[in-house]
Amino acid sequence: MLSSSGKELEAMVRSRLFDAGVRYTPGRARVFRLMEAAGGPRSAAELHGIVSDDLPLSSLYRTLMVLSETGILEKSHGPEGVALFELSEWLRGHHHHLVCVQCGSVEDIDFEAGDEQVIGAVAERVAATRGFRAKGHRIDVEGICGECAA
Amino acid sequence: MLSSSGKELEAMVRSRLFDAGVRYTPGRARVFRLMEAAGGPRSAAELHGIVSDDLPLSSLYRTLMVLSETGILEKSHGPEGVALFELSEWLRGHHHHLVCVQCGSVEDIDFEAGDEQVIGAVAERVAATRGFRAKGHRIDVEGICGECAA
DNA sequence: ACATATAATGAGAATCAATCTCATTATGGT
DNA sequence: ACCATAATGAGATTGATTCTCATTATATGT
Repeated sequence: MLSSSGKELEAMVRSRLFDAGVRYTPGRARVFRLMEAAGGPRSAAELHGIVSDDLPLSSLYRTLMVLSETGILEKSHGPEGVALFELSEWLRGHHHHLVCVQCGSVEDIDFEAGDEQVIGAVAERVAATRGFRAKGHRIDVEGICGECAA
Repeated sequence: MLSSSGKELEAMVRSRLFDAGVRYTPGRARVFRLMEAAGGPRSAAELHGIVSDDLPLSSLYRTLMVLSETGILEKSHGPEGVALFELSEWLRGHHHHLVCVQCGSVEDIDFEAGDEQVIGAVAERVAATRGFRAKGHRIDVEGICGECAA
């Protein structure tokens, strides 16, 4: 679940960009709102499909890069290797992904606090045995979605 | 940990390829052994660096594709989006990854059976609430490796 | 063993997402 | 309003990956 309402989020973004010396321009606001509305990671192509004819791909890519570099967005990669973007955790809240191995769809999921706590502890313990200092974890639950099972 | 010795694994690969009507050629054996020796996911470029001057990139890519399609290898993607390959779980055993967010290195890690069982249960439960039938899960523990911390 | 059909290989061309370049336009601070 | 700086758009460029096609190797039936 989103930890804050749209207005609050926008203020947080605005201030983080300001701190980084980066302007909150209409184009960036537009991309941010697209990402806020998305229920999971989205590719540049998907986003471009939505705003189709009036946001150049090069600008979209640059905006996604800027927002990633400033920590507004996080970048990952789908099964075909295309870059996927989503709001970062400090805006969106910690969550994981439910991936349909059939159709490739990805949905955000939230684990219960207790589960999250257990998993975090395991991750830290295992990391320590290899000399790693654990910072976080990323879980993809793979399965067949309702659509594909039907 | 690897679930079987090299000879056994090779026999399993051989038979799986045979069933798929695909030959176990010297080139494929070579790539398979490279992957067996690797301690984590590897990119085509990394593999090509090892065998450098005598395995064409196009052949390497094709071999990786064939081995992925036949289920010998699994394909994923690193932070920069480049394709990474590793032995699939039925050969390698179920495991997860320890990712250094600093240098990008990736190491295989095995969770304890008990932990694995707990996490699997959580995954199934959460998936069910969304109408997904969970098939498995994939965990990246992110942190700073010993090298980078030093 | 031989011939033949089929699969695998290598070299280079083609593809496509992603990034870069650079000229133009917008913005914030004075 | 001016100026320095940042952002944008269009198109060229890059780089990993895949495709094409001619050549070579392998398996199978006789």
